[in-house]
Amino acid sequence: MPRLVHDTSAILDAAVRLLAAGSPDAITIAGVIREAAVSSGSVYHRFPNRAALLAAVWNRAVGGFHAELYPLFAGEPVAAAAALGRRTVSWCRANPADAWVLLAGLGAFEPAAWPAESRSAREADQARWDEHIRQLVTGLKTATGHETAEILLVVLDLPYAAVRRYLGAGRDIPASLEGIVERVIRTQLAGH
Amino acid sequence: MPRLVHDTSAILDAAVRLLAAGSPDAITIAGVIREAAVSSGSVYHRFPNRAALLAAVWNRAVGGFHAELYPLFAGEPVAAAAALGRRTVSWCRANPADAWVLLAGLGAFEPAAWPAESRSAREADQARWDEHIRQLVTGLKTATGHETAEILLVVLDLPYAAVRRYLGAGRDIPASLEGIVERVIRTQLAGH
DNA sequence: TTCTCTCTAGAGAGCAGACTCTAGAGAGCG
DNA sequence: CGCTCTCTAGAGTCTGCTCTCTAGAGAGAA
Repeated sequence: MPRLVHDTSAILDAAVRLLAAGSPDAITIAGVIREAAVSSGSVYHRFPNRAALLAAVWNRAVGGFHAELYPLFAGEPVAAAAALGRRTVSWCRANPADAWVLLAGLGAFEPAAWPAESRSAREADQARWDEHIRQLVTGLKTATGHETAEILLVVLDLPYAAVRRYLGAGRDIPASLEGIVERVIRTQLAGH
Repeated sequence: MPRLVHDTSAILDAAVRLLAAGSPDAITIAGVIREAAVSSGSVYHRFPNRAALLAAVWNRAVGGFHAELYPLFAGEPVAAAAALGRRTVSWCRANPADAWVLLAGLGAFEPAAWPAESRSAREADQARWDEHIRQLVTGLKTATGHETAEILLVVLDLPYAAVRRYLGAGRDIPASLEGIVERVIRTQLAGH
């Protein structure tokens, strides 16, 4: 049989390209068919419906992002937080299309409609990620005395915010941004 | 004549409600007709097309937001920056529906398709806003020595990021967030 | 070679949304 | 009271998207 004439990842790449050019709603099956130059039969052979495609886009992007960050949690909390912020920016700079997926947020991918398989895959990764974050926050609280909301804001939300300014304006992320983000995080976590 | 049986702002309110419940693409004419319980004739009598409706939603939300912040630019730069961050959070807390408009970003409202009138109205306000920001940044650079990218990140992007965490998760913004944001801004602008 | 089973192509049904069009309701004016 | 002109109601058209269905291409097994 013509074993996988089209690569599934090429279909997801096309979907992500559509996302980067618009909103997550710009990911339509019809659009992917055009962008990836495949037939609807090929798409529906892989994904039972649009929700499953969206799920695959999300899970692939977030999975890749998390996989790259997990090693950074080892070590001293403040250093880990700084590395996390720095690497978040550099990952987005290296993967701007996938960065759009993260910035759009899970909610934009209609998780309620996902097939059970996609959902449980996501929940498994999410649980693992949450546990890492929980431990980091605990470590940072004892190390710095800051409250949880402040830590989450500075360590997790701030790097995204830094990236959003550039991607949202259609500009490339400057290399200097990594250093700025790391410096802000360190300043904040150092402040008594 | 039955002078304005329906209020135009009620139509915009319905549109904003749809946005808060989904993405900006959830603002459909058909959806607004249902949500506001008006006829398509009434909607099209006010807005020539969907783009004009989106423009009105954006301009109303951003106009209200900016109007509330303009007075804060007066005075000493660091204090102004702190007030700006604090007020951004409190405005979003008081106007969560309109906050969704800001968080979605101009790009999601398809400004390329706007009628000329809406576009120039936006550009006028944007120019005024940019000028205020430019002056504030200049003041902060001389006062603190920080670079532009860092100032924009901390003063403008950080408050949005703080708000996004709560709205994105469907939670109310806690009152304590204002203080956290202001403190982070002050800490950052104090760091030599 | 022939058979099988996976994968692909693409037509078409069904549906939702943007927008158009026409009839008419009714406030204000004379 | 009747006329006008704005605003409203809602049916209807058209476009585009999701998803289904069927025919068939072709690798690998026998």
